[in-house]
Amino acid sequence: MGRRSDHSADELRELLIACGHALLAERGFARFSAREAARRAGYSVGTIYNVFGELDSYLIAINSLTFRHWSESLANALADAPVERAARIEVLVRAYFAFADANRNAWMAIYDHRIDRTTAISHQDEAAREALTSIVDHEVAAWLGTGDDATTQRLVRSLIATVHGHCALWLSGSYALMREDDPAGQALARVLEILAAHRR
Amino acid sequence: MGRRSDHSADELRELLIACGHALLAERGFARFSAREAARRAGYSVGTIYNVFGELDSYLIAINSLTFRHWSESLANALADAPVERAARIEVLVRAYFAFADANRNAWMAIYDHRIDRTTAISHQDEAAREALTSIVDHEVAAWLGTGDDATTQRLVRSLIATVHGHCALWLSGSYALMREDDPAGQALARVLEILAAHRR
DNA sequence: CCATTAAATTGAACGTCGTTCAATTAAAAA
DNA sequence: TTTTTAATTGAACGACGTTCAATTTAATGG
Repeated sequence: MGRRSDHSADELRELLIACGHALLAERGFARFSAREAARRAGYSVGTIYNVFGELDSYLIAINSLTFRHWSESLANALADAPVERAARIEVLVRAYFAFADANRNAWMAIYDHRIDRTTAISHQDEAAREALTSIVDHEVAAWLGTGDDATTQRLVRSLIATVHGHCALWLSGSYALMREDDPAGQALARVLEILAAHRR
Repeated sequence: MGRRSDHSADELRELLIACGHALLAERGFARFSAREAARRAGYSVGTIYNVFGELDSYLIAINSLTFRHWSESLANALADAPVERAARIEVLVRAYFAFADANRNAWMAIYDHRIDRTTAISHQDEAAREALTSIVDHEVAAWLGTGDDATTQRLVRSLIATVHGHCALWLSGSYALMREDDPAGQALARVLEILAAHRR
């Protein structure tokens, strides 16, 4: 034992999330193991249940970390992007795919983990998930020249679903089976067609 | 034992698939158990490995049955649909969502099961999966007034990905979290916008 | 009809998993 | 220093996927 003074409660929580995230990225959701994650953190299984209560909460915390990395990745890409609007939309879609591609297991795990509606999601984690949407909100609102209103947000969700569909089928191998070699390009083309229909 | 003369090899195969499909629909992918499926068929675990070789092959067979039901469902909906093209596209998208909604666990399991690229997929099963695409191919080609050529097929895959994204986020609960109550309507709107951009 | 061969079916065995919780250990308080 | 509080452990349980020697049934040959 003896780790008790090595980490504060918060540190321990973050350590477990970091180790779990690394394991998830390495093995994928189907072969993830809480036991192994705890082992790598230098603790035993029970500690995970002490800290997170139930396994679902642990997985939510891990996936929320992926969301944070993802948002960060999109924000960085946009920071370096040109000011021209269509170009920024392209940067956004490409960055979306690039992150998913570079973090396949972690990205897919977000959708592999089905959350029971009874399982609570912390404020911070909810915010981490919504940050991504608001990045897109902002960019699309700028493109449309409208405010960031309810109508725009509804369209944004639909655009995200559009891109998500291409990305998910691609990484799951289904799209490959359909012999498409530029799914990001296809997603982008659809997004631009949709946006054109909504301009003005 | 004693079941040996109750079923031929083919009958046994189909019995196991039927029981497995029912169990999958009932429990969902995460809580599916080959042991339990065999139990319900009146056989023991080993039989599944005799018949299918590996668990992945069994799951592929089960999911292919879902694909067959799904295609059937779409074909039936189209058979009753009006001849007007836009109306038929709507019927198609709505039927897509309706099937997924009515068979949530089975539908999601199609995408939950990640197939190793080494795992072989039988001709029949492959055909069952492609049948769905060709139904959409046919309808979209009719809408566009083009032939069922390579360009159309590429667009069709992209349209399927678009609808898939809406449906997947909806059923996984992500879209609900985003407070959209008519995801099928949104998907349909996007499909029509995309098709309009591609019309002549 | 019986003896032999071939094939199908079983289920115990193994390692791993999620989950629980009494026992243990360390830190904090008295 | 002793007592109290809190954190950490890991054995125990049932279930899982997977394997495979043993068993049971069907098919074959005389």
